[in-house]
Amino acid sequence: MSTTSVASPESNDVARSRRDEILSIAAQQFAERGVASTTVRDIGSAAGILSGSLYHHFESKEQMVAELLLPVMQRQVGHYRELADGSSAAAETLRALIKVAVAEAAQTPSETRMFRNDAQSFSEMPTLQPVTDLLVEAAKLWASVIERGIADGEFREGVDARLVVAAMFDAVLSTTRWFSGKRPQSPVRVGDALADLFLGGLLRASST
Amino acid sequence: MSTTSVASPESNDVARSRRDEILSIAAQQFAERGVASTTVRDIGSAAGILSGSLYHHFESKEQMVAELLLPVMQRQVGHYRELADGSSAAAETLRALIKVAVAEAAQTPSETRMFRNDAQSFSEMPTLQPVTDLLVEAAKLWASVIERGIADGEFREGVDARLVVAAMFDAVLSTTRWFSGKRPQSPVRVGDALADLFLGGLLRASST
Amino acid sequence: MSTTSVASPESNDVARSRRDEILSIAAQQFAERGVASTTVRDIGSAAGILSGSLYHHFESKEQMVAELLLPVMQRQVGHYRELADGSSAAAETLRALIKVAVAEAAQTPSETRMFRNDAQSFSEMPTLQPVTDLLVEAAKLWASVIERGIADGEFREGVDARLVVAAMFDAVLSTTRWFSGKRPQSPVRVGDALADLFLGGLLRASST
Amino acid sequence: MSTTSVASPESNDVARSRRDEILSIAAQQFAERGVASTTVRDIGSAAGILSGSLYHHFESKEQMVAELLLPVMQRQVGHYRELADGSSAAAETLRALIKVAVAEAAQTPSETRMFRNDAQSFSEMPTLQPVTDLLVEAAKLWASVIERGIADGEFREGVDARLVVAAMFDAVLSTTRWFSGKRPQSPVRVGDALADLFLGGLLRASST
DNA sequence: TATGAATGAGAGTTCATTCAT
DNA sequence: GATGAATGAACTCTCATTCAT
Repeated sequence: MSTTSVASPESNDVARSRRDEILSIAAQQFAERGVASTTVRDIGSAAGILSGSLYHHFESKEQMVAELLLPVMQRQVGHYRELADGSSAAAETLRALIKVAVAEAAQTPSETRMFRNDAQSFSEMPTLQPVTDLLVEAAKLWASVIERGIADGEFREGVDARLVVAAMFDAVLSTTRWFSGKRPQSPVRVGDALADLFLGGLLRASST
Repeated sequence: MSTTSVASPESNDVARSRRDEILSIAAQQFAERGVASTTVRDIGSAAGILSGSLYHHFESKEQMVAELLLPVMQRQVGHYRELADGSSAAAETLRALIKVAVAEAAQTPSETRMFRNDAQSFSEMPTLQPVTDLLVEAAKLWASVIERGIADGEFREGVDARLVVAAMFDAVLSTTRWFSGKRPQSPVRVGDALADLFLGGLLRASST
Repeated sequence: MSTTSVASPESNDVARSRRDEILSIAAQQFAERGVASTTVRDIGSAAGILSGSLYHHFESKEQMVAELLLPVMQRQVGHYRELADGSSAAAETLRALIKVAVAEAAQTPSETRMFRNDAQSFSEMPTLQPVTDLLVEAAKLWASVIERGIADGEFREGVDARLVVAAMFDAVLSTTRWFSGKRPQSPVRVGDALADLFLGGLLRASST
Repeated sequence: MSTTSVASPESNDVARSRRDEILSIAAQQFAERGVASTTVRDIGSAAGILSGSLYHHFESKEQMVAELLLPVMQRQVGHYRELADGSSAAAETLRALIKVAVAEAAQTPSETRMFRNDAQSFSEMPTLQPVTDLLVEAAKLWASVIERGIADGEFREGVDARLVVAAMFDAVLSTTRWFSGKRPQSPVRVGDALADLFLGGLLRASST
């Protein structure tokens, strides 16, 4: 049941099933109000349906969340694995990681906001264990790249890899705010700006 | 139980009232589960009291939140104003901002986690308007410092001040995780690490 | 259970909806215990339902009250307007007013008891403003008839119209007690008796 | 305990005890909001005291009600007994009953409003049984006078004594509204107006 | 597929009352 | 006499979920 449907926004070609449609509507609601504060009534009425009818499509509210987040996270970790396994220099790899992460955030803004705001409560939703596992793996992959950079002498010594990864993740998860609103920015530029910031810092290559 | 929790910054040594004690217990619960998911019954039983009895001390759950967050934010913005008004170089000022923010986060970890996780829902709590206003002011103060740095040629050109501030805020609000747990880290070191990261980046000044 | 209760005047024979059924059950409870003292649990269990399920049909307890009283009052004021606008002699008109009021009271005994007992608290229920407005209009219509009677020399001079109207309203609202119990009386007779009393008084007309 | 304190407003001479003071404050609250809707907190804060402190003076909220209403009703029934036992003509007696009832209502407006609005709920307050008994006796005394008047040929035949008594009581209990406000009226005049109305009716005696 | 009625647990809050100080 | 903290029950209302139709 969970494998047949993929609600991610990129399935845009032709026959988006009603199920997927509902799922993406739910994602928006979850993103706006938070998972806990979004009621099935909210979702139902946004989808033009009664809340009880949602249960013909999904087993539970929690399952909707899982079904939204798992594929997104799977794809992301897939990218990270490939990049982290590559042989490029650490700085180059890290820049690629940041850019792909921002690109994914831009493509799945609702899910990204859910990660940002609701990850804390995932531990209380057993169904989300696989998602949490992937989140942990993602963090490890990023950290390994940074540690490699330090070992290679590419990055400064004394850098705390875990702290840096946390800062980067937080930053990436918050980029969704730049992709909508009055002056939406290009994901590519935001990704570059973030990579520049974390790699080179604010200061001029003072080196002057 | 009462001596280990320090939540309201203004509480001086002498006679921590029962009220303050309950408040700091509530802060912990809010931090752990999120404001919306923390029930007054949770707070009551953590305080060894019936939920109804909370209303002897507080008018509502929302008021507890406001009473927790407002003084914390007020003090923080107070610091930011002073620093932003100073005449130091932008980089130096920014470093000071980051360090004081991290120090405050370390001193009020529960409230900081509430800011991190629940700020999204503040708009639905009318009582929290003043808090939201202060948050906005804080962001503006930080941004002004960055803009000054760019204008002065201290910081790289092309930097998006708002994006950078958002990244910094996110990073600061997430530092609480380092101050507890198995290997608690020193707020000073974490502050320095963060300042180094955002000012100098990961790369070796190698630029050499 | 459903066939014995007739509360909402507009209910015609065919398909009394569950909603109307619940409403008339609520009316009975409100009449017996007073609105404030009737709990939604009372209503629910009288209707063979859980209290929470009431909210599938109604937005709030207050809305139930409004939905009960407004149509009753609207119909009554409709009658009063017609009668007051008529060209009959004041005494005749007043007799008609009293009789129709008593007839309505007999048809909607629960709602009438609610008016008698709970009108005082209507001011605290914003939803009931329209009902209150109609009550005021009703009193004015009755008073205008009495004033006309005085002006025409039909009624005694020196009569305080407002005081008399208040007495009549009180009397009418209390007639419900005669329509049930061991020896239920005919609304027509009660209406006549009341009209006789207020128009002719207790004394034998002859007495002079 | 109940015999030592008399809270009725006429005890104005010198040392109104705190107890009596509180009692009369409670009476006002009860009159304004109804007994059920008046909280002990309301009473306390109107008396400048904490709600818990009320229990140093009274055993319960219900006891306060009883202590307010019983003496008022006792005195009233005392008057009614005397008048009903007298040898005056029925009409004269009835006029006296109405006038004394209105006078009492004017002297104890809060208690009178309580009778008007809360009598329905007395059955649920065991302590008020004596009050209810007196109410019943009062009604019987009035009815006996009316029946005598009919028997004597003084009053119209066919009059329903109980219905008339009910109408009179309702009217009397509602007179409190005329004794306060912008243009307070004299109790004597209101009593006369009511007696005129019920004895002579609205129509000109001339009608012949 | 959807509706509409209902469940049952639990939410925040209120309130009469108690009692140590 | 009064305070202030607490109780315990009850309140209105919400919500995820179920199920006959």
